[in-house]
Amino acid sequence: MAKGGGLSIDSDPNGMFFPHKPIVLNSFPEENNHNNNNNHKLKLITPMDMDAPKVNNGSPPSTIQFQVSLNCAHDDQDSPAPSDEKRTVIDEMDFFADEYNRDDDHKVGSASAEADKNDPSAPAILEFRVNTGLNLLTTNTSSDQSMVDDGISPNPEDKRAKNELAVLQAEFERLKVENQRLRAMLDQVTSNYNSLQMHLVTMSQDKKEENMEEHEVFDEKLEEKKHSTGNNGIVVPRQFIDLGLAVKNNADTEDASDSSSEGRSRDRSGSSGNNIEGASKEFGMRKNGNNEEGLMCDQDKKEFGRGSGREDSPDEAFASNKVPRFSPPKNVDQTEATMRKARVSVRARSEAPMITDGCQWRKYGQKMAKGNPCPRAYYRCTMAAGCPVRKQVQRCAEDRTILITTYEGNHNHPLPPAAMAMAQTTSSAARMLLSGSMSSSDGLMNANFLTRSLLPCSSSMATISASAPFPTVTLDLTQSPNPLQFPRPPNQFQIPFPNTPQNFANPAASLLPQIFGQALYNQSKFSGLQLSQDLDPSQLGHQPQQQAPSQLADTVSAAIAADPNFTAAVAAAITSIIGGAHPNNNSNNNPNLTTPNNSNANITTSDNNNNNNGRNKVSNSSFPGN
DNA sequence: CGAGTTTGACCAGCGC
DNA sequence: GCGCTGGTCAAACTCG
Repeated sequence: MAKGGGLSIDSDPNGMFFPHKPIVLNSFPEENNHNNNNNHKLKLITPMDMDAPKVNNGSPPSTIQFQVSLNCAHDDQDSPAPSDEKRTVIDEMDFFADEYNRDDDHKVGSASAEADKNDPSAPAILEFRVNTGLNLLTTNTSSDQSMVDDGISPNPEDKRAKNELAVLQAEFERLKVENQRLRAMLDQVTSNYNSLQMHLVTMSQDKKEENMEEHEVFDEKLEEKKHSTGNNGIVVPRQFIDLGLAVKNNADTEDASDSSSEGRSRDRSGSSGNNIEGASKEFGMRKNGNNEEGLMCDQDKKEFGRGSGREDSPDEAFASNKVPRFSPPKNVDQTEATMRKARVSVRARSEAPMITDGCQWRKYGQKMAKGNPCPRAYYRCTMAAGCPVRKQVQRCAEDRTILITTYEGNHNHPLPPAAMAMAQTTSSAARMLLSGSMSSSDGLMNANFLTRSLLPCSSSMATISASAPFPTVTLDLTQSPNPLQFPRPPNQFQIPFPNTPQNFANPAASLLPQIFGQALYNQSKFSGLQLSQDLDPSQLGHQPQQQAPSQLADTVSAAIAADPNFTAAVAAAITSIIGGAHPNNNSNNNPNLTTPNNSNANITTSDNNNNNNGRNKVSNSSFPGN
């Protein structure tokens, strides 16, 4: 642009203009310019400079060639070398001097009037016409320079181009301001969230201490009860991470009888032998240590409450989740069965046999599944005896670098933070799905509706699993640049993530499920869906500190609903924050722009999140894809 | 020896 | 009823 003028706008690497730099139109080569080739530069001048003689009696306005650039930290090395021809001074002005900023009359647009007083010939040359629509005194002044129609070139095309430029830059300014505002907003949300989380941790620790005190009493009562009844039907609130689903409890004791009557001895090594005994022990354990995470599922509490007098173990509770067990004998309606079987599937690029999700898993089976040359491995959680959570791991048939992990069931034990991240995410997703399913007439909600509710930025990829009997939420962490590249089952609900779960180990990535969870909650509120208050961030809303973020979230939700573009902006901003929280995570800042194919780097199978201790090699080799 | 994996067998649901 | 399929069991095995 600035044909003949060489006007350039320097910006910092972030694309930000340097504001408040005095603009000087000086066509004279700088005599003392030894270190750069830019002879016509904007230089910092003081108001005193305005008194210096500035005469331009040389070239007619239409032929004056001048080169302007912001004299920023770095020189414009790309500027053409100055010609030897002696340039004449057009004028020098400090638009930023106080005298020009005092009132509207001294805006850039009227600056020429001042110059006109001294040089009658100047008006034709320096008659600036600014039509940016911006408040030039309060916005980025430097950028305004480029919006100045200096009137030097009578060429209407030049003028038009400059006007367009001015308009574009005005728009850019507006967007920049908007962006900054959004950033500030999101920063506030993030900080509020962090403070809230800190508060939550503090409260949890306090509660833990309380529970430690109560535990002694509890143990005494437990002993009493054991002796008096021989049964350990103790109702103890416990703290589970509920993957969502389920376990609504069939509260009936028939459950236990039914399980046992199946004749299949599900008691396996250690976990059971005697479910009663194991269950009671677990209760005690839960009572003791589970408040660390500060999250508790009411549903699980109910389940636990129902457990009073029950003889089934948590394992059986899980078994009760199986569809077959709900079917005919129990008269449980299909909806409930569906709920209990809801699953959360996570797609992530990884060449490791299993993603690190913070839990300990034991493989208990492997099968060849139809339609996929890669075997499906079955794991169950071994972080606590009888934990009913299981997962299936299978490579995607279309792209074997994609690992599909499907979670099912509810953790009945406290989880380490790393596991909490995934558990929260999957729980929120599952609950969202189930809530939506329940609220829809046909049991399966409108895919678009759910998609928008969950994560607006994923609208193009979301589908809901309609494959009976298990509704499935798919969290897509692969973020393929081309969603069509790897065709997926047409009836799965997918939520793109900017990161892979392997990255949950790092703080930035750990924000993902939190943000996601919050998004789920907020969006659910917005969409009228109802999340269970068991686990979801909604519980945080009870904290006073949450008030502001909650309101803000509502605002954001409303804005999202109103403006799809805003959706994209917010998504980008969130992604930016996520990326910014982890300096090393540069390549994954924008889920829409990058493919976080960082599958290997962050995957470990020997850390404390995975007890495989290298034994995965067998499983590893079991995958044809490996 | 304990913990975890492998793998063939078993079971149940579902569709024809 | 039969076959297919998904899910699970458990004995045998591996590994540290």
